[in-house]
Amino acid sequence: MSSGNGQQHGAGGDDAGPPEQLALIREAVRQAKAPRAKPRTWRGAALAEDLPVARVLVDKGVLHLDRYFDYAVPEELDAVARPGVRVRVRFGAGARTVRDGRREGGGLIDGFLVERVAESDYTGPLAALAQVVSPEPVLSPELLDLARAVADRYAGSLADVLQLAVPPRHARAEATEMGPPPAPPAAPDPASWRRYARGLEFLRSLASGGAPRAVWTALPGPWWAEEIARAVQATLASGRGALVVVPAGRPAARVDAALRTLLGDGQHALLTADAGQERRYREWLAIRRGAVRAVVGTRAAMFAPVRDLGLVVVWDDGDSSHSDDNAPFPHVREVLELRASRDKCAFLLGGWSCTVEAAQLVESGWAAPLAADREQVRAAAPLVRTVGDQDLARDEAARAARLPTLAWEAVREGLRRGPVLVQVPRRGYVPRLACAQCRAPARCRHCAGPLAAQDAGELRCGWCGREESAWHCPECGGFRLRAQVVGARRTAEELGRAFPAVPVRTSGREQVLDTVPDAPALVVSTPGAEPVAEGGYTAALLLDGWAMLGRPDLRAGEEALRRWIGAGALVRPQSAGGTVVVVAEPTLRPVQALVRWDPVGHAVRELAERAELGFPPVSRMAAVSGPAGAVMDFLAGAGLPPDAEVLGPVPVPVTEAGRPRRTGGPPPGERWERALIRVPPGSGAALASALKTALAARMARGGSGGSEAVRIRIDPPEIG
DNA sequence: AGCACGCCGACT
DNA sequence: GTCGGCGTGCTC
Repeated sequence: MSSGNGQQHGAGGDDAGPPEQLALIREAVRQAKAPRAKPRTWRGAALAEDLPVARVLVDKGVLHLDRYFDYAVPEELDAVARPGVRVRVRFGAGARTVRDGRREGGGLIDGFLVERVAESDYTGPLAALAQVVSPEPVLSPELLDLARAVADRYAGSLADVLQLAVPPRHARAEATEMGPPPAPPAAPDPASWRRYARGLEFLRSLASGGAPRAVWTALPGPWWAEEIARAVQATLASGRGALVVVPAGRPAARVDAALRTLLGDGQHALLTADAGQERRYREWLAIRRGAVRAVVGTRAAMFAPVRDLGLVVVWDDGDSSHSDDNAPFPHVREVLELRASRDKCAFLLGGWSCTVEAAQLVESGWAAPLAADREQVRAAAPLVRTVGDQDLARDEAARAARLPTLAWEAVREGLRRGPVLVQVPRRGYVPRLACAQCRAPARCRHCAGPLAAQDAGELRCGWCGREESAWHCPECGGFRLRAQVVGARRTAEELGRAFPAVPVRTSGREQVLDTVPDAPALVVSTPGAEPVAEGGYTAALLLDGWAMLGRPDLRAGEEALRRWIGAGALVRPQSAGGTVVVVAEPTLRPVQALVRWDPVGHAVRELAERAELGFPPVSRMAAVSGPAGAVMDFLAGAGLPPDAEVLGPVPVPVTEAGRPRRTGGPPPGERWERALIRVPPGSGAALASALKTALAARMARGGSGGSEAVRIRIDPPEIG
């Protein structure tokens, strides 16, 4: 097991960068002009005797205010003005001293008291804290440190991160008395962890206060939630706290149930998005005050102020809901990596599948693999069979019924013994172009971005915008392209009609089924919405192959495999008759990985390829978007690291009036463009820092900012 | 983002 | 003289 030695790794290890240069220069000039000032404030006011200066972070997300401001601490607020409390202060250029010495103008705004110090670097007279909102020290030094690291990693402001990390105050919740922490449980019986080669070792390390870091490839089946609960139990037994982040409410409920079974009530809290403000704040406070030592929740829980944190867990890090959709868009996996490094606690990244980022954590030595051997995998996984184009062509019956014989038989056979899952694609996937002969995705020969057909019919790169007039396939030499379309939904409907005696249940975006009984039924579901079948599905039919693999996204292969494995993991093992039929070309890498049930192998190969092509996560990318002209203007003056490479800009599709706007997209009717900047491994922090400094300067200078504002997103989620 | 300060043109 | 245009810069 790798333990917390701060080893470097590509994803988050390069976190030292030049800080707020502008602020530093300004500060230096000031100090040259005037020596350090005693806290001078308005005439005759009584100040706190000890440490009369409060450093305050004003709660405004704007980057050029992303530093501390000093305020005087009046004597009467001395006792409550502790580090970490919420305060209100007068802030703004309008503030001025008037006759009686009071300051007015510049409205009252919220902030956090970060630190009490003896004197201020500021030469002017200090304004006084207007109010201490509550004595509850919500911003602990650890949380502040983490929030700053996240802000730096994502080129965002500290205030923006704190908005995600500290829930809004609720006075009634704050008044609640909370009991002492419950006694730690005994170390767990490792139970199903025995199936993993180093499972026992991992649990033992947790129980004895160690900080192992592991990428865990969970065996298919329902045991993962209990295994996470046992890891939590082991950590609690060592006298430390634990934090588990899962992608959605349903998996959160599973882990919650497992924890309740194992630990009883009162040891843990469940933090999900659907709770009201009061309840959320109450739970959050209980955690901060140490009345609760373990937490399971969805992404907002990644900042939960668990006392004496011993373990962080992220389940299924490939799920897109692990990306926060508020600025600066931090990802759960990255945040928990930062927490594990800073708090020197254990780290467990688990899933049935394996992301490229997870593979990178192992490759770099930052985390150790935690996987079962092939024999265990074979015992737990279903049999996987494929139906490719050649089979379809040979299959007379398939052409008539639109469904291959093999799939047909698997369904009929499965329905005799229990429920059968049919996975169909969600609507709205945009297929990308691929070689008509070998299906290799069509990529730009210049930057390897995805090629797309324009309205006029010409080919253009989605990243750098270059036109491609003479494409040919580098894999097989073919020169014809095709975009795949699927009719899987109709196939599923036809399937239902073919077995009229069997009930058809559907689960999708609008209505997600949680479980289905252990009885014959056709369960039609979109990826991610699959109900759990008590006792497992007898078979699964994966009809979304082309829709998944054809998406114009770098992650299409990985994502297809993740979703297939997610469905396959709900099917009975092969030994119990479980079968998966995937309608996709058997020569494709993700399909082969599914057949072998080898998500790690797939991720490792994908990682090698990404390294070769200069793709994330090996390289780090940032997207800069804004009004036409503003983007390149901004980048020209941004002082990017010398090894940074600018791709594009390309036009961003115009948001149609009345259409819902995608996060970070242009306002309706405006013409925007987007450039990608990529840097080699190790320069990620320098890139984020350069972009942040440049944006702060631009906002401070540009004043209104409105029409010239650009948006920055580190690790853009969809890169063609 | 607000808001004041400042340095030019038209006004009572 | 003085009111007010909004360009520029600061906010403890």
